[in-house]
Formats: sequence, C-alpha cells, structure tokens
Amino acid sequence: MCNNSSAGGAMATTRKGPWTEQEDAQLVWFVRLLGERRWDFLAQVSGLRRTGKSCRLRWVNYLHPGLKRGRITAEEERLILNLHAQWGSRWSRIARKLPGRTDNEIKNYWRTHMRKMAQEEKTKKKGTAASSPSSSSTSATTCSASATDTTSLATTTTDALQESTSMVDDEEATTSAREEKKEVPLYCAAVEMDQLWNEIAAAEIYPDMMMSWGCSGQVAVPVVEPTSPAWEFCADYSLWRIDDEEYYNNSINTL
DNA sequence: AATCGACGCAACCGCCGCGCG
DNA sequence: TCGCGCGGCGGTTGCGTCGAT
Repeated sequence: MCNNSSAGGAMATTRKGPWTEQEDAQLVWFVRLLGERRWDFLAQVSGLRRTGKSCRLRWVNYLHPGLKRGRITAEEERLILNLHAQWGSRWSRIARKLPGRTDNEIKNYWRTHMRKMAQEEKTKKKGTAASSPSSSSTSATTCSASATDTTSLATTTTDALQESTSMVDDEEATTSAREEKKEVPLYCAAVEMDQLWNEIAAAEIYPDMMMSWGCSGQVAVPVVEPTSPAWEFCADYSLWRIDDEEYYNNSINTL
C-alpha cells in the first residue's frame, strides 16, 4: 500500500523507512529555517520525499537538540511509574515531566518494562501458586506484551507501586550490567548527533549542502551563524523545549 | 559457527481535536 | 455552522542487535 500522505500534497513518491544522514541534516537545516511547525510545508520545500508527519516525528524523537540520550535512569523510572499510575497512557503528558525524553521513548520503555514486570509477576505467582491455586486473576499474569495487557497491568502497577520502587532498585542492578554493554553504542549515537550538529553549525558547509540538495532556489537562506551547536540552538532558537513549557509559552508570546 | 528468541528502538498508521476560511 | 487541513497522540509494527543454546 503506497500510502501517499494526503497532507503531503503533490509529492511524487514518498519515502519510507529509516532516515539517512543526509535526510537528517536536511531536515535539521530546514527546521532551523522554518521553525517547528508547518511540517507538510517544510517537507515539501525541503525536497525531502517524506511526509510532514514523518519529518515531525523524526525531529521530535531523534533530531531535537534537547533530547537526552542514554538509558532511563532509576529516578526517571520511578517518575514514569508514578505518572503512569496517575495519568495512564498519556505518554506525551508524561514526557513533558521528563526533560529530554520523548513520548515514544517512554512508551517503548514502558512496554519493555511491563513485559519484564509481567514476567516477574508470573514467576512470583508461580512460586506462590501452590498455596493459592484458584487465584487466576489474569490481569497481571498474562505476560503477552500487547498494549491492552500493559494497560491492564497498569492497574496492578498502581498497586505494586510501592513494591515497584524496590523492584526498580533490583532491576537497576540487573540493568546496570547490561548498561555497560549498551553504553558504548548509545554514546556513539550521541556523538554522531553532535557531529551532525557541528557540521550543520559550520557555516561554510551550508552552501554545499544546499547545492547538493538541489533546492537552493526554493527558499531564501538567511545567514544564521550559530555560535555553537545543539544546546545553544536549543536555548536560543528553538520554539519548543521538551522540559520547559513556560519557555515555550514565552517564546510563542515573543514571536 | 549457526540458529533462534528476546529485546530495544525507530518509524508508521489511524484517529482525534483544533484552528481557520 | 460546517468542512477541511494540519498537527498531535496513542497504538502497533518491523527490523536490527545481542545473548543463549
């Protein structure tokens, strides 16, 4: 099914799948140029053969300079548990309380977390099943990873929240071992993004990039000289910061 | 060394709400 | 008031990686 985006307008062929480095750089550039809105328009003028939605998602979940990279910390994990107990699957809302984390990231984390918890619950129950065989309340024991299961598990999580804090500590020990292995690639990913930002920040490459994208005639390119990459840009230029709603509102007002 | 399964993550899909003409 | 387009959100899928066997 070639789902040409209805909102995408008259794009010849819409690309799908993983983003290339060049696409990333291109997207970053045009977001700087046009701001984080009018995604369909941005997708069109940028020459990216992507839908606006896809561009937005890529930006929000991966390219945004304010993103925190690396594993979810124990502190964040507790927060997620708490907030999920409060709000349920309002991932974007939860994400706003976790600076630098995206709803997608938290959502993914929750799924795997719940899978783990469900399995632990299962093994626990198996351990105690001999004493109470009739308590087959399937809510917490179905270890399938479907979303419906996780939501039903959320209620048990609410109950298990106090317990979970200790579980978090236990899990932290087990995950930290894994973390050692994972840290390298994650760090590398962060470095790659920094490199990307550095490259983009290097003013001299702009013309080359524009030429190579073949869209130099489509938009007027302002001479913006970013003094430093990601973080400064985030503070000074970006309309949206994950961790600061007030900043966002102020930015909107000043525009 | 090869295979298999679990896990983690990026990306897509469909629905919904809001703003605008 | 209504219809349309766009952006945002939650759910789901697909794929790459890694560890166990």
